[in-house]
Amino acid sequence: MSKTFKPTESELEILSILWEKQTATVREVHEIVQKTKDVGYTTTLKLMQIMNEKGLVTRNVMSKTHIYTPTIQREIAQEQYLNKMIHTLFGGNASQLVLQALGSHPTSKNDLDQIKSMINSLQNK
Amino acid sequence: MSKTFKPTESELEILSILWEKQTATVREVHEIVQKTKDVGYTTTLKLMQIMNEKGLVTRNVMSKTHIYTPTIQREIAQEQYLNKMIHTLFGGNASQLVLQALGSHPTSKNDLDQIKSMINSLQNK
DNA sequence: TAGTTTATACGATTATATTCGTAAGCAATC
DNA sequence: GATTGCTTACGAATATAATCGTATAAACTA
Repeated sequence: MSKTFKPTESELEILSILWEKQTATVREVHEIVQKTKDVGYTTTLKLMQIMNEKGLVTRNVMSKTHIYTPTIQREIAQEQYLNKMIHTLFGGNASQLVLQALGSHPTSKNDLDQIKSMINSLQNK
Repeated sequence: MSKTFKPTESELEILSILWEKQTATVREVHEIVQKTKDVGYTTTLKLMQIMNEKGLVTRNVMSKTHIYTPTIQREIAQEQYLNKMIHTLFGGNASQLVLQALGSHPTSKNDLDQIKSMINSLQNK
């Protein structure tokens, strides 16, 4: 079994970029990181090397410029953090979180319909 | 304006206990912390003292045994972490989070109704 | 009142995360 | 083939967080 995956702040940020792009070089990641944080290239490089050692990512070393891929499924991370958040921040009450999320984040009509049908199917069980 | 509040892991855990109990002594907090983490009493004490310095909590020092109260509203923290989570883990898509939360956490019929009516009122805007 | 328990204070240690400087290799270009 | 630019590797410094030991005082207890 995979021990509970627990990236640091910075690592999570990098993962989120990799999840988005599927695959990326250090430079590509760094370019995006730099938009919000003012750090040097080698810092990002080092972080990604560490993530590789930890098994959070793999990399293809065929070419001089390595290509990184996340090993953890975004969905796994989503579930883990969601659980934790519901527990520590919402006192275990998931619906509270749902209400808050819907209230403070604009959601398209389509998405709302989708959520409604999800609820209906839950209620018919 | 309050600078973005950013407690550490351990601090957040303590806050969540305080939110639950409204107010508590170090011993009370420690008793609960101990259920999941094996640390000494003075560690919890020290953490709460630091939180006091940082302004995350206040304490009433009238009696020998101090009584701690969180200064940050749970709701503020909820919103902040929710935003962050939606951004880094769900690529900005709030409804995805909602679906996931509903899917993996049993929710009472009443709560589901409440969510549905929230959706309806959003759609009628 | 002497001894025991229970608090806080606080320095110091240890662990963990972040950051960067510097070296070295490779490839394109002048 | 020297220079420049971009890459990885890696050690080391710095910053931050977590943990605990020890001192000290108050309050309870026999």
